Amino acid sequence: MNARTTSKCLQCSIQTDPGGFCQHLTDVQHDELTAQSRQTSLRRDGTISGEELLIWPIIAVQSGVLSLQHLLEDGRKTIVALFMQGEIIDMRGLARRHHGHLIALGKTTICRMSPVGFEAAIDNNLDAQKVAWTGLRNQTYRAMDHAADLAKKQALEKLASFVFECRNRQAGRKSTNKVHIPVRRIDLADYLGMQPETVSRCFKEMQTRKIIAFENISNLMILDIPTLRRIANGDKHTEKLRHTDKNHFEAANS
Amino acid sequence: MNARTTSKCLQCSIQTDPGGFCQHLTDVQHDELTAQSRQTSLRRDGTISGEELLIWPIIAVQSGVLSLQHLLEDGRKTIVALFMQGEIIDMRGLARRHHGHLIALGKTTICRMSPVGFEAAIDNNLDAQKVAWTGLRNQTYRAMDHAADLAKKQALEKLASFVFECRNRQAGRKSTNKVHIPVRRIDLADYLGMQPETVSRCFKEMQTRKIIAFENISNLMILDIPTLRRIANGDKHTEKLRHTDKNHFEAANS
DNA sequence: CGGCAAGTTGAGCCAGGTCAACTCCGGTGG
DNA sequence: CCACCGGAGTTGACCTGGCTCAACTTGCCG
Repeated sequence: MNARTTSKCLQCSIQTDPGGFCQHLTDVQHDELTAQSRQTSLRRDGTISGEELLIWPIIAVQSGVLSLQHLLEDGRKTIVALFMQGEIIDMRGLARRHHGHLIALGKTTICRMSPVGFEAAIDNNLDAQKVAWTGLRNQTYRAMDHAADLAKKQALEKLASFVFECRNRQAGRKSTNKVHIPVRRIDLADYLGMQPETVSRCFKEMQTRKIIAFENISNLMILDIPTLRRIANGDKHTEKLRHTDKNHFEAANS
Repeated sequence: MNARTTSKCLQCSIQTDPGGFCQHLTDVQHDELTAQSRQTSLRRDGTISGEELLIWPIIAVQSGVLSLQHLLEDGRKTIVALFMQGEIIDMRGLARRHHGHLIALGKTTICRMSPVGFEAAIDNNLDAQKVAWTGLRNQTYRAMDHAADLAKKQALEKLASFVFECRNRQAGRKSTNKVHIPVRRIDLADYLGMQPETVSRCFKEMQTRKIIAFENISNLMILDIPTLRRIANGDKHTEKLRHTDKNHFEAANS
């Protein structure tokens, strides 16, 4: 019985989800990596300390949401990035220069991978290497897209973008209208560089305009995808319109 | 005479700068990659079209500054990332889904690398592979740091951060007080998500407060590194102070 | 069922966006 | 060599989106 069928990996999403990193390892590689890895779980606000990161700089998210947070000296908090199920975070070299912290935004299970084991697996397995490379590249793109959102978009536009980001990232990639928001409003505000009050107001506006509808606090339904898309893409014209009737729009300011 | 001494690579920074990617290739690998690559130069606003990116998605910046720009539907422009000398941009997979464009911010020389050649070199050369991996990881970190700047920082703080970013990235990594700003004010504004007017005002405030001094439009000198650092890190207390005398501060609002 | 944190709503204010006028500077042609 | 031009940068005056602060509501958990 090899590690692939070992209990601690049996239900791990890195192993079972399509495209998961561990799927691409041979049994031997998987055994070796598993032997050098540790699974843990974190509750909300659980933090991975800098010292831990020096020893275990590579972390795979099995479930839940991890955030990379950045604290300004006067206490302002920013969530720089969100890491979700299946993602591998490579913090090698980051820990020493960066004043960011990995913090769980809810119950989260992670697998700390040994850098040596990870490196060994990657060096000898082109397939796994490509998966890891693509994963990292996606993180880069995501960070850049996020930067684009933050730079010039208005609050409503950022929120619309975020809804699509959640839709794209959610596990069952089915193009459904239902979107799960995996973070609290407060965290969402810190991620989008705005205030929780503003998040609330913008969500409300989208509801009033019948663009989205909330099933409950963390699950919504997109009612009008084209409009939401236009808002997310910064089409000021659309944004200035108020939905008054199914086929009748009028400029809000006139 | 192999490609390493071929004229077109002789002066290339990817080859000559310390840590440059091509240094880590064997002569044979370098020959093969060179044979499949094309050097070009761009002038300001020179754009690499989407079709070109599909064929040549991997680009090394030999000199100058390339920007990744994102256009909102109503014309607002954001510079999502800056790529400088020595960086390798891997746009594989990005071109089709992303509405971003690579645009030169001045005279820029680039080397379009064949993805096949690049991949081959990386697959068979652990050393080069690690250099590429580290480069990509740095881009990720940089994008995340940038996102942190954009999210919660005020204009003055963003600008202070940017000065340090330039200092860290500039070629001779010597910790000098002189910093070269490699982009125009307008581009700087688009990168930091603010207006050129605001950039101007904030630079002026820093000058008035004797924190920096401009030698000319694109070269400045940091006069007070600790204060600039505190501003960049979002220390509101420092920021609210006005420098009235070397040893005498007073709150601006009182 | 009480207590606390998260979320929402309202009122007022300010950092920075917007618009317009002006200056500066490098390039170009006569 | 100078006059001219156009784009970049700067300055000033004004305005607004979203931050702030405070009060209130909701919902979760013991």
